[in-house]
Parts: sequence; C-alpha cells; structure tokens
Amino acid sequence: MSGWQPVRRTRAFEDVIAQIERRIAGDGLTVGDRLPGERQLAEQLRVSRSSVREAMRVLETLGVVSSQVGRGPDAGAFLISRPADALSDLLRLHLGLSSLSLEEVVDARLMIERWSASHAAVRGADLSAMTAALERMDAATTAEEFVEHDAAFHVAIAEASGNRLTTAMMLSLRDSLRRYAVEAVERLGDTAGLMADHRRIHRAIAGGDAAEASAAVEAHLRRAYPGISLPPGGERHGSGG
Amino acid sequence: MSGWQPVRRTRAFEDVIAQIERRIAGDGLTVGDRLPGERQLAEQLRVSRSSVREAMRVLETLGVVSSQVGRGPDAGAFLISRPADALSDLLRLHLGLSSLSLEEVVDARLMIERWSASHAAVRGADLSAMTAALERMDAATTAEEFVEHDAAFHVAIAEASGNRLTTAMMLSLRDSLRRYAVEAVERLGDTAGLMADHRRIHRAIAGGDAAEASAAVEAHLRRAYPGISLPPGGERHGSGG
DNA sequence: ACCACAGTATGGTCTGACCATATTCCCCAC
DNA sequence: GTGGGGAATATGGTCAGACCATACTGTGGT
Repeated sequence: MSGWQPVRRTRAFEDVIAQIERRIAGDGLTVGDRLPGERQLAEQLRVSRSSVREAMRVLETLGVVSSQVGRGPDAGAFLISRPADALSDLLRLHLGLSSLSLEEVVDARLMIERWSASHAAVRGADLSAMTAALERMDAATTAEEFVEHDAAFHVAIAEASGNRLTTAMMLSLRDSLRRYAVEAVERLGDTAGLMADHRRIHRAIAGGDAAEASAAVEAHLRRAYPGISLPPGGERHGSGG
Repeated sequence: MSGWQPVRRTRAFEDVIAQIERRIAGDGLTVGDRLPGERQLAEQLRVSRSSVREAMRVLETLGVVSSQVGRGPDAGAFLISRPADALSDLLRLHLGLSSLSLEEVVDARLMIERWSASHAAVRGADLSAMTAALERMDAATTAEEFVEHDAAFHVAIAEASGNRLTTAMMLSLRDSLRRYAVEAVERLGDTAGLMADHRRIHRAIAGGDAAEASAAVEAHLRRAYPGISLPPGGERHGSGG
C-alpha cells in the first residue's frame, strides 16, 4: 500500500509558532506590534509557558521577535525585522561546522557585491555614505579601525542597491568573514591597494557604469582574499547576451 | 563620559549555545556527531534543562541540530547541516511580515539563478539531472506536477554551480515563492513558453555559454513573474568590462 | 512639584514531575 | 538453543508551579 504519511507529531511550540504566524498573515500584525505576554499566550493556546518560550526562542532566532523584561509599554515581546542577524548566526554556525567552506562564502559574497555595485550604479544611488566611509578609512590608523570603515563602505553599496534581502545577505556574509578581514589587512601590510580599489568602485558607481563597478568589486575582493580560488569566468556574467 | 558598554545580560541558553559552538570549533565535533542528552548537558553546564532545551530550539532553527526521541544510537540530538531549511523559515516569516517584498525576493532569486547558470555553463556541469527534469515536465499533466519538476530543474542548475551556499539560498528563495509558482503556471495557461525557456537555458549550459545561460534565465523569470518590475539594467551586470 | 517607596507585570530560571517513544534486556515457553 | 514477549530504561516532549531580576506605575508624604 502506498500514500502513507509518516505520523507528523507536531510539537507544542510548533503549533504556537504556526498560530502566531497565522495572526501575522491574517490580522494586520506587523513590525512594532506587541505580542501577548508569555503567561497569557500559554493560557490562550492551552499550552505550558515553556512551550510558548521555546516558540519565542525560535522566532527570536529567525529575527522576527525581540523580548524585553520589565514592565511598561516597552516590555514584552515585539515583532521586529532583523533578517541579517539571523543570517549571520546561520552562516557562522555552518562555517564552524565546515558544512560551508570559506571559498563558498567568499564566492557568494562576490556575487552579491558585484550585483549590488551594478545596481547602485544603474540606480544613480546616493553616494554620501560611501564618500564619508572613504574619508574615514583614509584617516584610520589601525587595521581594526580601517576594517570598521571598510565595512561601512561595503554596507553603503549594498544599501544603495535598494534591495533589503540582498543587503541582509551581504551584511551577514561580511559579518561571518570579519575575523578574516583584519588579518587580511595586516597581511597586505598597507592599504593603498585596497583604497585604490575603493576609489575605483566609487568612481564607477558615481559615473553610472555598472560593468566597471562590477569589475572593480571583483578586483577588490580578489586582492582581499588572494588565497581563495574564485571560480573562473566570474567576470563574464551576462556579458554581451 | 563615554566608552560605556550596556550591561550584557547573557541569558543561560545563550551560554549553552556558545559552549556547544565552542566545542564544535575546538573539539572535532562535526556533522553526524551526537550531543549529550538534555539532562546530562544541563548538569554539566549547571543550568536547568529548560535552558538547554531553549538552546536546542535555537540550534534546531538554525539547521545545525536535530533531535529524535526514544532510546538507542539513533535517539538524542545530532549535529546536522540543513542551512536551506533555516533560510526558508527565515524568508517565509519575513515575507509574511512584509519586511521583505515579493519584488526583492524575486530580484534576489534572479541574481542567484543567473549566477548559478553562468557558473554551471563555465564548469561544464553534469546535465543529466536537468535533462531528466525537462522530460518529466513534458510529461506533466497538472500545474502542480509541472511546478514540481520545474523546481527540480532549477535546483539542478543551482547544484551544478558547485556552491552549497548559493544553492541553499536558491532553494529557500524558491521555496518561499512556491505558492506563487502554481498560480503563475495557471495564469499563463500553457507551459510552452516556459519549456522553450528551459530548453534555451539547458542548451546554453550544455554549450558552455555563460552569457547566454544568464540571459536565458532572466528571460525565463521575467515570463514567470510578469507582475514584478525587475530593476532596469539587470541584464548588464559585468557586461563588457 | 518632587521624591521615595510599595505594587506589579514582564521575561528569565529552576525544580520536579509525568508522558510518549523506541530501544535494550531478560526471562520464560517451546 | 531459540524465539517471543514483556519489563526496564534512556531519550525528548510537556506541564505546573515557584522564585528572581527588571523596570515601569501608582501612591503617599514632604
């Protein structure tokens, strides 16, 4: 006989999540709204508070809920939207488990940064954040300081692409690579090459040249991660067509 | 006065996660290995079982742990690696919260699918999975059936790119868009256009033509999601250089 | 008007119990 | 000796109830 389904024991906290999710979809529940307290939710859903709390941990991990203790309008569980935080945790753990390789992560980052720079160029993005980050990098005296503003520069590019999902991906990818960033700067010895790359990227976006922006980003990342063998042909996406 | 840090109350379950993570990084703990039981872990870490369980929920949500009840070598908590599942949950919730728009998701999917197809073409990927999916789509009689094998086709492209991270992203993006896929097929009425796109993609990858593969994927997604205004210039990433 | 303190609602943690499940062990019948 | 069946056990799943730390709220005194 076929068509059997494995008995799906639904755990209590999964039911809680499903019901909260349903209320997000159904009712107008949206970012900033407050959820009922754990005790109240437990009573309404006829589950124990522990199960409600496990559901909260999951939603918190996924970046859609945040909890504050205490009393008053700021206390309790709220709907938020922090996909990048969730993605960072995910990448960090899977990198640690070696279920994802550094090469794959760098490769994905290259994909997203090229895409972001291209889009930023085409959209005619606001360059002020990038410009400010460039100036701060020039003034930096330590590798840590440089890396901090370098991150701001790349984040500005991602945000200029106008896509919050790819921006979140880019943020989390860079976050999971941060430990390699400082050592990369220290290994290179000086930041002149990196800064030249940055200016080239900045110039290309300012000039609206998507192809040049994309190529500049690729050159920059190849310089920053010389040990990573990026796949051949990376510079040919969509060329000509 | 500056330089103050907000007092970081570390919750017990966060400590548990940190210690498990440390043992993954430090000891050789890897995928397939078994974690101590909840009671034992609680005793060793001097926390309550509830805190251990909350940590487990988080790790489970992030796709690195799976738990089975019962007794024996297959029971207990194990290290796994399912980043795509975690990503799917993340996207689904954030889409529901409208903290990500359908347009942003489709846009990101286009980025990844074009990249995957390009890489698959350059790498000279194994085409058997794609070919099989094409044949099954031809034989499909319902929209649901068609969509199922369509998914297999696109997954095969992603896997052919050789990058597990972008593959996971692609899987989860498509998963979160599945509800739109069936209605898209039904709206189009017939699948001739989609199949022509598929064959064009297949041909380009087989021929090692990255640019054509990328363009074909874009044309395909524009046909599948005509309501989504994909950003201008999407076809120009890295062109010429 | 202000300040101090009690009240209270919130999440965080712990304890201990019981249930459901699935394997392992062991004794008894054959 | 072998096979079967039930007891023992180890595991996660769930619950109830308590207590703590935190942070607002209200109240009463100055």
